[in-house]
Amino acid sequence: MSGDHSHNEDQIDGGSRFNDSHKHKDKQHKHKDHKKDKEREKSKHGNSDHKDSSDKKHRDKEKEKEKMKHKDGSADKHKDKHKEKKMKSLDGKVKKEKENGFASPQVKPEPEEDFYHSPKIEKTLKRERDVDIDSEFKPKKLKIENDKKVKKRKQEDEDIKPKKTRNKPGVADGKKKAKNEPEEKWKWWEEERATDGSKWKFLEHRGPVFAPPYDPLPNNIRFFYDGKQMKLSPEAEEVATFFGKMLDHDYTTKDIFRKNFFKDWKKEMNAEEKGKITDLKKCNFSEINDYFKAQSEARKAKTKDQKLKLKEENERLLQEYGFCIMDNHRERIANFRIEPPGLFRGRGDHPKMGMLKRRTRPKDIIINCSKDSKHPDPPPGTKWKEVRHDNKVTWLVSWTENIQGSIKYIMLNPSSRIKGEKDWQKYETARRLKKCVERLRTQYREDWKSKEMRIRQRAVALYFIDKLALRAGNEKEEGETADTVGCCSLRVEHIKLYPENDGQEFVVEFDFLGKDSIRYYNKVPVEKRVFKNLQLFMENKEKDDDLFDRLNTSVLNKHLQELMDGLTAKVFRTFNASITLQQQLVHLTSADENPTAKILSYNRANRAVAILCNHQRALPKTFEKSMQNLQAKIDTKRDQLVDAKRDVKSSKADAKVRRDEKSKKSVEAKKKALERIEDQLMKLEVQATDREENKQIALGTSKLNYLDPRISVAWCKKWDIPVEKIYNKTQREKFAWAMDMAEEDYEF
DNA sequence: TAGTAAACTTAGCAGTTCTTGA
DNA sequence: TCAAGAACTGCTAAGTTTACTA
Repeated sequence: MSGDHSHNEDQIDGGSRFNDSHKHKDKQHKHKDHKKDKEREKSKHGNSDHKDSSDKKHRDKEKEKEKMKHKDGSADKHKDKHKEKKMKSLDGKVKKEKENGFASPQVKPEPEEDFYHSPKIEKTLKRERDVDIDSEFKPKKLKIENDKKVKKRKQEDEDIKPKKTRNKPGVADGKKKAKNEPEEKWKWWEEERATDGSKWKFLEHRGPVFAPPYDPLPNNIRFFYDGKQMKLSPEAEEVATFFGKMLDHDYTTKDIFRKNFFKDWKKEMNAEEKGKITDLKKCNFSEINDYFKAQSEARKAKTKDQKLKLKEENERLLQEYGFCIMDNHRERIANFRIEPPGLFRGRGDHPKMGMLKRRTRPKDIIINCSKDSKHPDPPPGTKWKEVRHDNKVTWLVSWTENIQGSIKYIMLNPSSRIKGEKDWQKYETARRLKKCVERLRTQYREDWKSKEMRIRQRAVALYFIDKLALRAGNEKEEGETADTVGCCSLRVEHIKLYPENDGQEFVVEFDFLGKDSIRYYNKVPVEKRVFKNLQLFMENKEKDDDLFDRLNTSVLNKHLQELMDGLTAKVFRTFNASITLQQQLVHLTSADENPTAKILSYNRANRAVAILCNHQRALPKTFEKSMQNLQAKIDTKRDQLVDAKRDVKSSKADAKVRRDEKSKKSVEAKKKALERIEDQLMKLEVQATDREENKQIALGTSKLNYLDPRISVAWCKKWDIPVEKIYNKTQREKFAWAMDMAEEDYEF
C-alpha cells in the first residue's frame, strides 16, 4: 500500500498506539487560564519565534532562523502580542500571495430569486438574521454570496452529475400528491439537482414530539435529607430524579458534576427547600434510584402482548411524526423527538457536566416548512416561537439548548435525498483531492523551507493532517468545554521530539485528548525537515503555548481552498480513509480465500482505517466473558471434530468390509458431517480473531462517515460477497445510491 | 476582516431488539 | 422457550465548516 499515500505504513501500523491508548479519566492537561498565560508569556519572550537563540545547537537550524529574521525580523518588533493580532496581519499576506488564479474574483450582481420569504416574524435577537436574509435586499453581501454559491454549486454539479437524467413528471413543482403512496425506491441520484442553492421546494411535516410531562413519584418513594424524610416540590423532585437515576453512574461521583447539579437543583427549589437542603452529601436518593431500576425491570418483564402494544404505539408515532414530505417524496426524519430534560453529560472533564438541561417547550421551537404546506400545530394552548419558510437550510425544527446556548435541529435521516446527495458530494470532493494530492504534497514539502514562519507552520500542520489524519483543531472557548485539541490547536506539551528512538530517526510522540476526550497517542518517525521545524516552533515556548502559534483552522482552510476548490482539512481525512480502505482491500483479499476469510479481510481493511482515524471504543464490559464463551465453543467444536474424524474412519473401515450401499451412504453422511464441523470451527476461529482484533476499535464510525461506500460495494461485487455481510439494513438504506451505481471495477 | 452564530457532520455510549443455542 | 450476548439503533455531545454581522 503506497501509491497515493506513500506514508500509509505509519498510518495503519497503529499497534503501539492502541496498546496503551485509552480514555483519560484524569485531568491530564490542566489548561486553565491557558490563553492568559500564553499572552503573558509572549510579551515576556518578545519575538521569541524568530530571535536567535543563544544556545546554538544545530547549525542548519541557525541558518533557517537567520532566514526567518530577514523575512520577519523587523516586523516582529511588535513583540508577538496576541495570536489574534498576528493572524490579522497574516491574513493580509495570504491575499497578496495568491498565485494560482484562485484570488477572490470580482463578482457581478445576480438577481436574487426570492420566492421563499419569511412571513412576519417576531424577531428574536439571536436568530433574526435568518429572517433578514429573506426579507431584506442587501446587494453587496448577496452579490458575493450568490457568486460564491454559484461557483460552489457549479463544482458540486461537476462532482455529481447524474448518470442518466430521468425527471419524473411533476417532481419539480413540489406538490404533495405522493403523500401516502407506498414509495418504490426513489433513485434521486438519477435526477437533476437544484442549482439555485435551495435545498427543497416543498416541505411539510408534523413538527416534533415533545418529551412526556413529569410524572411525580408515588408517595411511597421517599427522599431523605440528613436522615429525615422530606417531601419535595414537583419542580425540585423532578430534578432530584435526574440525579437519582444516575446514582450508579461514575458521573455522580465527580466533583464538577455534583457541584453543577447542586447549583442548578437549588434554582428549582422553593424557599423552604433552599433553606433546608444545603449539602448534597446529606441527600439520600437511594429510594428514587431503586424505583427507577424497578421501573426498568417492570418494562422488561412486560408480557408479549404489552410489549407488542408498546411497539405498535411507537410505530404509530413514527408513522405520524417520523416522516415528512419533501418535494413530492415521503422522507424519514432522523430525530423527531425533542431531547428530554435531564443532567448534562459532557464528555471528558467537561466543566458543565451535571448542569440541568431544561425542558424544551413549544415556545422554544422554530418550525421550518414551506409556505404552501400545512404547518404543524403546536400542542393545544401553546404557541411556536416562530414558523419560518427558509428553503436554503435543511432542518425542519430547531431550538436553542440552555447549556452551551447552541442550536439543536431536527433533520432528515441519512437515507434521505438531502443527506445522500451531500454524502455523495463529500466523496467526490475527496476523489478530486486524490487527483491533485501529489501536487499539494510537493507544495507543502517545499513550504517547510519557507522563509516565513506562518507558512512553515501551515505546511507542517498540513503534513500531520495528511499523514496522520488529524482533525483540523478549531480554537475553543475556555471553560466552556473539555480541554481537547486537534492539529491547529496542538500545544507544546502535546508532542515530544526524539532525534532517535527505538532505532528510528526523528520520532515525534503525540499524546493529547482529541474529540470526545479520546486520547490520541502515536509515535511516528517524520522527515528531518519536519523535525527541525518542530524544534524551531517549540523554541522558547512554555508547555501550554500553542505549537502552531501562527496558524488557525480558518487560515489553513483558506489556503486549502486556494489549492483546490472545496478543499478543507477534513477532506484529507475522508480521502485518506477511503484510499486506505481501497488499498488494503487489494492488499488483503486473496482470490482463493473462502467468503468468511474474505469478510475477515474486509474487516481488517476497515480496521486499518479506524486505527488511522483513531476511532476507539471502551473495552466492552462483557468482553472477557464473551471471549471465554467463544473459546469454550471452539474447544467443544474441536472435540467434535476429533469425534467426526474418528467416525469417518470407522465407517470407511466398516464399508470396506460390508461393501454394501447402506454403508457407502453412511460414509458419505459422516464425511459431510465432518465438513460441516470443519466449516463451523473455521467460522468460530475467524470470529474469535476478528473480535480480539476489534476489542478497542470502533469500525462503525469510519464505515458510516469516511469510507466511500462504492469501494465496499465494488469489492462485494468483485468477490461475490453479499453486500448484507458488510452493511446492515440501515447502512444499506443510507448507501442506496452507492449500491445502485458502483460496479465491480469502481475505483475511488 | 474578525468574531460569532448557524448549519451540518462525526462520534461514542447506552438502551433496545434480534439471534443463537442450550 | 428462555437466557445470553451480539447487533442495531437512538441519542445527543462535540466536532468542522459556512454564513453572517459589526
